[in-house]
Amino acid sequence: MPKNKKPQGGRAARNFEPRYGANKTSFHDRHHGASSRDGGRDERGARSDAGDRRSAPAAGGYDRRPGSRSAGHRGYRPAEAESGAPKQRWGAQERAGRDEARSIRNRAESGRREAPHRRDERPRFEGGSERPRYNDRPSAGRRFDERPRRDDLGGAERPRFNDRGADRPRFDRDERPRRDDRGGAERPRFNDRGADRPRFDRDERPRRDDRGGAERPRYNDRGAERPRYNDRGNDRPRFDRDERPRRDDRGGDRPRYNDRAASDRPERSYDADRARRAFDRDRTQRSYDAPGERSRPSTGGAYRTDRPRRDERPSRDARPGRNDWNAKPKAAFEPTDDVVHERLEAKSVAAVEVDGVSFGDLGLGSNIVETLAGMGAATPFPIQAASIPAVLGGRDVLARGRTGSGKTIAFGAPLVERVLQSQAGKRREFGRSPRAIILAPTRELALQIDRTIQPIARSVGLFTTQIYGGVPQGRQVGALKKGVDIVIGTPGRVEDLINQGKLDLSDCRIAVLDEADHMCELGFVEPVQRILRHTADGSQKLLFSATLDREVAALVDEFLVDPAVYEVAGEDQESSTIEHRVLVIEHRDKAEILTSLVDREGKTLVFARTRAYADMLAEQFDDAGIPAVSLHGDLNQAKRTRNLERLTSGRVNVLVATDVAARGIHVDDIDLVVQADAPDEYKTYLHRSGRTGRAGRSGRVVTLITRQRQRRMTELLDRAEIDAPFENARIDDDIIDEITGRTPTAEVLTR
DNA sequence: AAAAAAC
Repeated sequence: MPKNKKPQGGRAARNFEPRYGANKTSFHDRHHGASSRDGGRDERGARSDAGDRRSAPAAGGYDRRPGSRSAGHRGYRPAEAESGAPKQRWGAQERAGRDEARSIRNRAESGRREAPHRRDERPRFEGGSERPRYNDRPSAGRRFDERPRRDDLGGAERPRFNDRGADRPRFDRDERPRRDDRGGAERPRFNDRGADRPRFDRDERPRRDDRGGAERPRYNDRGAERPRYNDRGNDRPRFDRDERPRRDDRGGDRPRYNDRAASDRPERSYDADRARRAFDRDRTQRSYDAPGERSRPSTGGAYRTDRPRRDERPSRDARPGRNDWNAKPKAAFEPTDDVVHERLEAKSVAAVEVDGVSFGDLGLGSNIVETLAGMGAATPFPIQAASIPAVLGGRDVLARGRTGSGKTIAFGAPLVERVLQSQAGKRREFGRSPRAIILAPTRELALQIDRTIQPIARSVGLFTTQIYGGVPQGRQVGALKKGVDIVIGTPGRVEDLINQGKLDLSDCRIAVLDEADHMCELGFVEPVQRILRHTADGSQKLLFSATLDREVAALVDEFLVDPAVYEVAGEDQESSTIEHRVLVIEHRDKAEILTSLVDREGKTLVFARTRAYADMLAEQFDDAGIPAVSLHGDLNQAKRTRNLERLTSGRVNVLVATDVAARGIHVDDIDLVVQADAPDEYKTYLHRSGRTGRAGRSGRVVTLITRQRQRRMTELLDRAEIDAPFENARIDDDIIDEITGRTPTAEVLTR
């Protein structure tokens, strides 16, 4: 099954590593004679040259040398690598030809996965074939079936997305070729609206006023007509700290998250009578409780008849804005960085109602039920029990279930069942177009969803494929050509393939948005809308998120008909398994406190606000002897996947990530989440902290802030409905040991 | 000023 990644692949690949060491040696021998390299490089040198490039501890012997990790590693110190051998690895002559050779090689190699070792130190390939033979290359963390097939390498001439010159190792800052040497220099980078804008070379960047603001838009500023990110409406004044009334003054006009009528509202009740009022409340323009007589499957498109057609509906101006569903007066001082949307009203499902219900009772077929059991899902979680029958019934569904509550299966299993039913009696044709699509905000999440759904789909003979960016598209297109039933992907590549005519969604009857509220944020929502418009008329839509609120209104408005809205009852902090704390620290202590926080036994996920800081922290932890990797959008996809896998597999215990890892990513037993930078949005807080305490396990979240941020943090926690103690902390404080579990007091805290 | 998503 070359078209899909299998989790086992990684393990299999790792198992080959010892054998690889032998291969590598023979490779070296083959080429040694032709090498003009210093003849003093003996067998051991060659082996460490190869082995050090991999991080596998099992690889040949180098791990016995303390202090030397791998040459590709930030903590690597060459002095310890070779006894007495000169550091110089390239003769002057070789270096002269190196750059030229490299650019040729880059063009040839950029279509396939990046070789794990640094190009400029790699044993020379120039003499022989341009690339090592299959199985001859170092295979750190590589899954064989993930590698593009040979015939897919046609795309080789084209540099990979997000890959700014394959020869630029991210961490080897010192060895990075100067900018002008990089072959890729003339190609503008993604997200770079000015080819001449280097990322790191701050000093070389023209001063702000020199840049001629007129022709080059500022970051995130795409012209006046386009609202700024997070700024929904030009009429809304910008957040002005000074003008903002004190917190206690605000209560009246701005509802808290989860608060439908501020303080005068009675405790939220989950009575059945409220349940059905889902979307129609206070909103007369469109009624979602119109009789659900949409007969979608048979009369594709007919569902639009039970709602006013676009031109019959009140004009845009007459309707409340997208964020004004309930026509609540907007507070003039609302911070622009954390818009609080109304929470959707939903029918809630209590855990007790679900007791004793099986997946089979909910309407799933026996193959699927068995597969779920094999995956460890023996009985349905509440959110699954609620949404599975609704999805099987063909309804549009909005579902909110907190992080780690089993949302993927909640939409995945019934989706497979439904696709299966729609195919019943038909043969699987070659080249059939997909019947269902699942969209996720990040590639890692798309991959993870596929890992969950693929086994379910395969158990009934259906095929899935991932369509996401950062990797060559050849294999994805190949899979689509053969015929795929369920597509799982990220918006960019999906839309790209649609536009190229390589992905046809016209037969796609089910569309799922995972992390739906995030997918509705500015910048994300437009491609998502365009993609959804390509699906079959009247296709069923499923929107899932842990923080599902009215931010999804734009999509609901256009695409959903009489949706069923579900949430799980009693999902408050008391029932949560996550313990939250805020450490108020001095800024100068931050680095050291962070290091001591991650210096512990269990898996720790650290969130940083920027990519650069994430890297910096990972490096800092490494230097302190705590193996750490980073995960953010500046890494190429191979490294992203690999670094996440290193945490999953337990090869490292510390991952420093940007918010790319905030949502959806499931890694077993992360028991501490550290927020090196506090999030700006309460939703981000909820999602980040949701990386721990999954499926009922316990977890802790520690957020570091400075004194100045206390008030903002209080407000944020308020919106997230989380109570967390604020504690002053200094370096070597007992509190830190308490959190990391280094002292017996920790037992008291874990209860 | 920041993350993410295409080639």
